[in-house]
Amino acid sequence: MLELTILGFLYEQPLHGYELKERITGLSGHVRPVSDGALYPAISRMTAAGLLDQHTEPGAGAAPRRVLSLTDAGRDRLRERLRDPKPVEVTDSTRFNTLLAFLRHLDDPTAQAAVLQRRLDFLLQPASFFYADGRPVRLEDEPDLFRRGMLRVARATGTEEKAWLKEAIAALTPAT
Amino acid sequence: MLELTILGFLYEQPLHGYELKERITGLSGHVRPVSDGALYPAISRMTAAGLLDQHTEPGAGAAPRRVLSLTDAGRDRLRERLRDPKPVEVTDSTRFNTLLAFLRHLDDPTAQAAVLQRRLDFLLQPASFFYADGRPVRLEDEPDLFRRGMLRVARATGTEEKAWLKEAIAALTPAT
DNA sequence: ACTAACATGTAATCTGTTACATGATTGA
DNA sequence: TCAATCATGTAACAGATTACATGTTAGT
Repeated sequence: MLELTILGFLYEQPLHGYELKERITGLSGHVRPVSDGALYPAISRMTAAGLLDQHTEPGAGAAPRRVLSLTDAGRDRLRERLRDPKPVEVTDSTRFNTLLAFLRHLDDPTAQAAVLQRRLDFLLQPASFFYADGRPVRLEDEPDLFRRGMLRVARATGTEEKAWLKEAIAALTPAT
Repeated sequence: MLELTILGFLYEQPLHGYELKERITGLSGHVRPVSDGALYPAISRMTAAGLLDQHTEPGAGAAPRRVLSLTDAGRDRLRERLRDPKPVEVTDSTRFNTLLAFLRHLDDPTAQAAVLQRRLDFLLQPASFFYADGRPVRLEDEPDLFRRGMLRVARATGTEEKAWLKEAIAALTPAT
């Protein structure tokens, strides 16, 4: 996922590691901070894999900056990952959000709509957190205060997300 | 997190690995599946750490079952982790949900309310996914369809979760 | 004098994914 | 006979966290 985030931000413009960190922090840092120990090795890996180009510039009164930009392979990789996300990237909200943040870079409305549709299909499946006798526990039947809270929040999120997905898919789909 | 989930389910009753897997799947499997390669090593680690006891029972027409139960140290560990969660367990919704699923095992309403309050404090901070000129981008100003969706869903979730947290904290706090 | 922001990295450790590996019972 | 369910594990690899490590400039 960190790799996707790096590809996404660099798709827009070249950035050095520190700037990249600031962008990532803005996107998801309040929820889960980015660590240098994850970021810099990821940059090295991706450079070794031919996804990134680097060139050095003097820093603003600090260490020299390594300015990173996407190679053609890097741009291709981003589009592939957006077009064809792994199942867990569709089901896990945190990961799906990362996808959404950069989905505009997939400049094909039909493919964009297909990704949203995969998420919608997942959300439309009946699902719950808890099961009793094999059947999902409904909000009203859950005796535990905290689990009732989980279900209540999940229900509100689901309702809003499904509504948005339907609208967005309609907006992306050319009228027949 | 897997460790917390294991502690939480075993707090209620002894289970063997396979049953544990079913419970975990019920809780979070639709979002992110549990793999044997994570579960069984976690069980071994926790047993070695003195958190779990094991005893063997014949299986139902399959391999013999390893029935797991919490030791006193295991029960203590669960209560500590619930009472004093790490920052990321408060900020990351997925992890916070895991906490919520077992928070009832912390049988001290004041401590339970304190955990909910930490989450509420986090949600009350102004936060956003995207920044322009250092200021958070508001839903209305976001030009990108997909990012607008993220913000819209996040707003709905936040509203509902804050409302629930306030109610729950009030319910847990004895009238003064 | 100290702290924050700038700027980059490595090493130990932990945790998780994916694939491999085995084997019995039950029902279609 | 074949698939699903039951039941447990290991090994290779990938990825992340935490702590360590260094050094400058600007502001209080």
